[in-house]
Amino acid sequence: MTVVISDRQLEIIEAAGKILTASGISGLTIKNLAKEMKFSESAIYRHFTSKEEIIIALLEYLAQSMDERYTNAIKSEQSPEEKFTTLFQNQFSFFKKHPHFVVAVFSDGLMEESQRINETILKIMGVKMKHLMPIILEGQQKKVFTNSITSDELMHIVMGTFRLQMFKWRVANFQFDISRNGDNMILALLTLLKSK
Amino acid sequence: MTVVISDRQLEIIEAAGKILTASGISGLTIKNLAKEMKFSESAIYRHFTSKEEIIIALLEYLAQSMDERYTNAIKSEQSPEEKFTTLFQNQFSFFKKHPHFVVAVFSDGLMEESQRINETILKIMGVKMKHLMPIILEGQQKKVFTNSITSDELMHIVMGTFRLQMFKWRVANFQFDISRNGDNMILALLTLLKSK
DNA sequence: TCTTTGTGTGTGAATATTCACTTACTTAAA
DNA sequence: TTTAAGTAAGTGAATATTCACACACAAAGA
Repeated sequence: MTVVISDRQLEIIEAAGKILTASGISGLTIKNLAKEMKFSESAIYRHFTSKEEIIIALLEYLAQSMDERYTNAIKSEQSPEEKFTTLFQNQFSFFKKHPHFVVAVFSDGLMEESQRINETILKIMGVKMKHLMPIILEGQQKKVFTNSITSDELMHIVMGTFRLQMFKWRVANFQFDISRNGDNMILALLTLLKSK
Repeated sequence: MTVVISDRQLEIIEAAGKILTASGISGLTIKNLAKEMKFSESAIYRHFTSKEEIIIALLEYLAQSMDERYTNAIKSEQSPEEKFTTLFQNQFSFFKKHPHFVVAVFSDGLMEESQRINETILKIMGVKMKHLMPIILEGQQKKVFTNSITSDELMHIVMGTFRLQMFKWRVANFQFDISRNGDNMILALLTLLKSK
């Protein structure tokens, strides 16, 4: 599963991320990428065959590192509430460090460009859900999360709440502290989810 | 507040919507717009000074008609739960009839293009919240909605859940019945919001 | 009742700019 | 001497916008 990537390719991916943060999808051109890398446009094509490949590499890289982070963050001895909190805090602190990925993942401008990009973005959502679902199920089983609605519905509500938080952060140009706001969101969600 | 719009301008706005549905933001070019209108590209500029103005007119038109719809739909004798349900069913059936507006409102590709477009999209979100907030407050006051979290937090969760629903619908290319899925979502949300 | 003048709405061609990508070349290290 | 990694200078296609011009129609003056 793990895709091998050269050092140079990683540099380009990071440059792409930097551009995304600064000027969004529309700013992500080969020209800007070359400028950021401090070499010519044609040099980009020594490392990637097309722009689409760059975007996909970026997204794959994100999916992979997210998966690893989640796996390492969550300890099996934790309670469902703790796992839930850990998962989100982990994600908030990750995006705080790499705000450009917010633009990448939550941008539908990107999704239009190609079917493959579309699928890769959905894959990232899938990674998150893959880690979240067992937590919700365990919580419901142990009756610390409500069983009044299905786990899928719970998942939907949680994911939607999270995504909107990211959206607001992005619209606000990353000006507020996402960790702090995120903690509030986690608390509110947990309060609501707690079994009645 | 009401912006006056000519018949021709309205036709163009509708053509723009049609294109959005069929081919998304990237398909919304003056060329395609002219083709859809069955006249030349330059003729477009007889009715709008720029492409930006067309998009803004489209969004303003949407905001306006949404506001009217909400105002008419919600009756003061209804219970908070009924109002809540009415509001969302109203919105789902609207988007079912005009799927292209989903692309317009939930597209950040669009938001990047200009600050004014950005603001107009946020304004649409604001219209929704303007009608939703009193319902939530009333529900909390009457203790049919939970008071364990703040009304702002409730609002956030509800809006996020709704937006994700729209996102999924769009990604699925409007293939499933948004009214039916929406009803489930409303029920799940209401169950969760109900006072403990 | 002609004729002039103005206006709204269309056309086709041309504009400058941007885009992703290509080709032919150089350079330097292995 | 082969090869990886860079560059300069292009390509064609697409973009929004502007230009001079044309046609239909209406009001107003002769």
